[in-house]
Formats: sequence, structure tokens, C-alpha cells
Amino acid sequence: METKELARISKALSDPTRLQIYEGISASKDMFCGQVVEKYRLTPGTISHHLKILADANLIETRREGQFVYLKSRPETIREYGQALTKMGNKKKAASKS
Amino acid sequence: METKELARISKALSDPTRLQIYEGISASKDMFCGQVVEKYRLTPGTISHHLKILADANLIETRREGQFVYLKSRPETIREYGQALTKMGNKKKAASKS
DNA sequence: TTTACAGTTTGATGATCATCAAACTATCCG
DNA sequence: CGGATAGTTTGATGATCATCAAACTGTAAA
Repeated sequence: METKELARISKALSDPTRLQIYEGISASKDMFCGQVVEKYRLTPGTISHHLKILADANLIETRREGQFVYLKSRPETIREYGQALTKMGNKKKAASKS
Repeated sequence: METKELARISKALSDPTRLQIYEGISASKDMFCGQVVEKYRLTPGTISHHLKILADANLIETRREGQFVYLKSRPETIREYGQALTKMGNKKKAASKS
């Protein structure tokens, strides 16, 4: 996974509210936008903004069904993200060049 | 690991430059600040700022030795971070309440 | 003690961001 | 069609942020 992608996912998770929204979506089945608005007490516009950032980072998927837009998380994205970072953290060390 | 801590680490990793600095420190043994300045072509002040954010998130450790401040990464932090997120992403789903 | 080097702190600046209100689009129902 | 509900987009605003230059602190060397 590339640096740019890692940074995009990190940024998506870097706002506490958005992280909680992601957590809520991950823990639920068939949540839709209105329920997120209800749960986190923000305006529809703000929630839409957060969901777009999560979706752009491939952390969630959205599917429209009639009036409703359903959300679900994409666990494989966060798994790959975690693996890439762990690998980065455990990289074999080389003496640094001056 | 708490939401607030997860968000702090995410934010620390959310800037591409800072992520690369973290990557560089992880891959090196006994790098010091001046080498980071050299490598990423930013002013000492800016580098110091980035290093502080990484250190505040417990992603790196700093140790002064004479004139130099040596950096090393803390792999356990990023491991725990990845595990917490993966667990979050794989949470058993419950039908969401209206 | 003076000079030089390594890193930090401060103040300023332009960019990005979270949030809201309000206008807009899309879908459903009568 | 017309109204109601769900979500998106836009424009504005205050907050946070990355960066720099410059002043400052700490350490070593002459």
C-alpha cells in the first residue's frame, strides 16, 4: 500500500467524530445515513461530508435503496492498512547514512 | 485502546511528510534530527514540530546524547494501533436500532 | 569565554478542515 | 402533479495545521 493511500486512510480516521462514526457503522448491520445523523447529533450536511471522506478512503461502502443510503464497513481496507503500518514499524533496521 | 488515542495516532500519521519521516526513522538505526532535516528538505523548526507530534503519539522515542537527539520508532505502538482498528473493523454486527 | 553547531520555541501566514444553514436533488406517496 | 422525506452540495466561518524565518537554548570545541 502506498504512502499516499496510507495517509488518506489515516486522515479519514484522524477526526474523533469520524472515527466514532466508522466504529458505529462497523458495529451495525444495515445502518443508513439518517441513523448516523440521529446517533451523532450533527446536521445531515456534516454527516454526508464525513461519510464521503470515509468512502473515499474505501473504509465504507454506500448503497442506495429507494430513499435510503445504507452504509457498511469494508474490513479488508483497515486490515491492509494495519498490516502495511505494522510492516513499516517492524522494518529491519539499517544504520542510517550521513 | 481508546478512541481519543486512536485518533491522535491517526492524526500523527495523516500528513504524508510526517508519515514518510516515521517510515524513515523506522527503517534506520540511530538517526538523529539533523539527518531528518537533510533527508526531507524542511527547516529544523518544521522537523522539530513533526517529531514532537510523532513522539506525543508514542510512535517514536527521542534520546539526547551530547549535541544530538537520536530517534527510534516504537513498533509496539503501531502494532497495538493496527490491532485495535482491525478489531473495530471486524466487530460482530448487530442490526442497527432506529 | 567566545564561537560554532544542534535542536526548540515563537510568531506569522496561507491552506485545510469541521461545522452549520440553506438551497438543491432524488425518491416515494397521495 | 404536489407534498414529504432522505441525502447532497454550496457558501460561509472559526479552528486547526504545515511551514518558514528568526530568536532562543543547550552542548561542544577552540
